[in-house]
Amino acid sequence: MAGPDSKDFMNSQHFSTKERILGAAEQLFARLGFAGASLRQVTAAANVNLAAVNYHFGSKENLINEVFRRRLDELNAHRLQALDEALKLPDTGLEPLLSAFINPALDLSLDRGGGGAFVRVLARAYAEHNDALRKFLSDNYGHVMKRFHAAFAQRLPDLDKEELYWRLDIVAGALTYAMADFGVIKRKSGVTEQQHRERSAEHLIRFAAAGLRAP
Amino acid sequence: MAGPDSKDFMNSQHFSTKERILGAAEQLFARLGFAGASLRQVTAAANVNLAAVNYHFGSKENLINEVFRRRLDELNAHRLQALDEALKLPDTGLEPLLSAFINPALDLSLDRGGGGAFVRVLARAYAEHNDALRKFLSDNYGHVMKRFHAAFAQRLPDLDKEELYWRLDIVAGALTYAMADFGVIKRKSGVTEQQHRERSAEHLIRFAAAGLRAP
DNA sequence: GTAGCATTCAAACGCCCGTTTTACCTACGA
DNA sequence: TCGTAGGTAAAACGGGCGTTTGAATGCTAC
Repeated sequence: MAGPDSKDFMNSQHFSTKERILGAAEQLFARLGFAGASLRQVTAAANVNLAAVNYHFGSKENLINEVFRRRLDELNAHRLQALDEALKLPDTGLEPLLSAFINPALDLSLDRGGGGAFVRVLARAYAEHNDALRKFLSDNYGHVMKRFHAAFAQRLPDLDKEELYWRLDIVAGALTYAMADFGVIKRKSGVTEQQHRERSAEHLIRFAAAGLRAP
Repeated sequence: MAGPDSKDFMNSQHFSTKERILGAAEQLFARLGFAGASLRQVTAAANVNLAAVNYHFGSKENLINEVFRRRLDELNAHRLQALDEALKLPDTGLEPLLSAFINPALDLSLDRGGGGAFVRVLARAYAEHNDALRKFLSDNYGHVMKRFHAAFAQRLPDLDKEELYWRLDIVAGALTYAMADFGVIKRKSGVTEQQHRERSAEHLIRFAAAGLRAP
C-alpha cells in the first residue's frame, strides 16, 4: 500500500546511521521542537538503536548543534559567495545584499530532501532565544553576520551601529520566520517553482529593505 | 539582600492562586517553551502546590490556552476598537490598519507586569505551528483576523484572496517576532518610552506595508 | 458550633526522559 | 586464524514528567 515516501526513504541502508539520525532529528525538531522531540522518537524514525545518538553525537544537545552545522556550513558559504559577488558590483543599495542573504535560504527551503524542515528548525531557534544554541551559532557563524553587518553599515551610514545591529537581528528573524512559512505554502498551479521562488524573494527583499531604511 | 523584584512580586498573597500560576507560566513558557517548562517549575515559581494546576485548569494544555486567553481577550478587543476607528476615517491606505493591529501589541510588549513575556510567548506559538493551539486561537480569535482581512482586502483589491491570506499570516508572524524582540531591546537613554514606542511602531508599519503592497 | 463546600497539601501513580552499561556482532590487518 | 577496533543491540539507570488520590485545611452559611 504505502511505498517508501520521502520521509521514510532515507531510513534505508543507503544512508549511514549518523545521516539517518540527523535527517530524522531535523524532521522531528521542526515538528515538535527541541524539547518536544525525544531521542526515542528520533531513533525510532531513523530506524536506529536508541544508544546510537549518544554513541555518535555524545548528547542530545550536541545532536542539535550538528543538525544546524550540517545545513549552515553550506548555507552560509553560499551566502558569503553571493555577498562577495554583490560587493563587486557598483553600489546599488540594500537590495543586492538582501538577495545575497535571502536567496540561499530560499533555495534551501524550497528544495527536496528536508531543507524545508531545516528552515522551520531555524525559525524555532530564533523564537527560542536559547543561550547555548545562540553561543554555538555565534561561535561558528558569527563571522558571516559580521560580513553582512559591515556591508549594510557602509550602505546605511546615517544609522548608528547599535540601531543597525538590532534592525538586522529583527530583519533576519522576520525573514527566517517568513521563509519557514514559504516552505509550507504550496505555490499556485500555473506558476513554476522558479517563478515562485523569484517572487517570494522579491517580496521579502522589499519588505526587509523598507524596514532597514526606516528613518 | 534581594528585595521582592518584579518577577517574585506577584507570588504574594495579593494575588490568587490562579493568577499566580498564570503569571509564572507566562514567564516560564516565554523562557523555556511549552514543552520545556514543567508544571513543577511553574508551581514552584508561583509558590503554589503542584496539584493546583490540575485542580484549577484541568491540564497543562488547558493552562497554556488560559495563558493566551488572559492577554488576548484584552489585546484583540483593543485591536478591534482601533480598527473601527481607523475605518471611520477616509481611506488613507494600509498604514492605519497596520497601526490598529500593531499598536495594541506594542503597548502590551512595553508595559510592566509580564506583557513583555507574553509577546515572547506569542512569538513561540507562531514558530510552533502547534495544531491544538492554532485551533484554540482560531476558534477564539479567528473573527479578529477575519475583520482585519476584510479591511485589508478592500484596500488591496488587486491581490487575490489566497495571496492576501498568506501575506497577512507572514506579516503577522514577522511583526510578532519583531515585537518579541522590542521588549528585550532597551531603548537608548535620552529617548522617552513614548518616543521609543512610536518609532518602533513606525518602523514596523513601513516594514509591513511594503510587504503587503509587493506586486 | 457545626455542616458543607472549596481549596490546599503531601504523597504516590505509571510513564517517558537522556544517558550508561554491558554484551554481541562483524570486518579487517597481522 | 586470531585479535582487535568500530559499530550495534538490549536492558537498565536514576530522575523528572503530567496527573490522581485522599486526607487536611480554611471559609461561609446556617
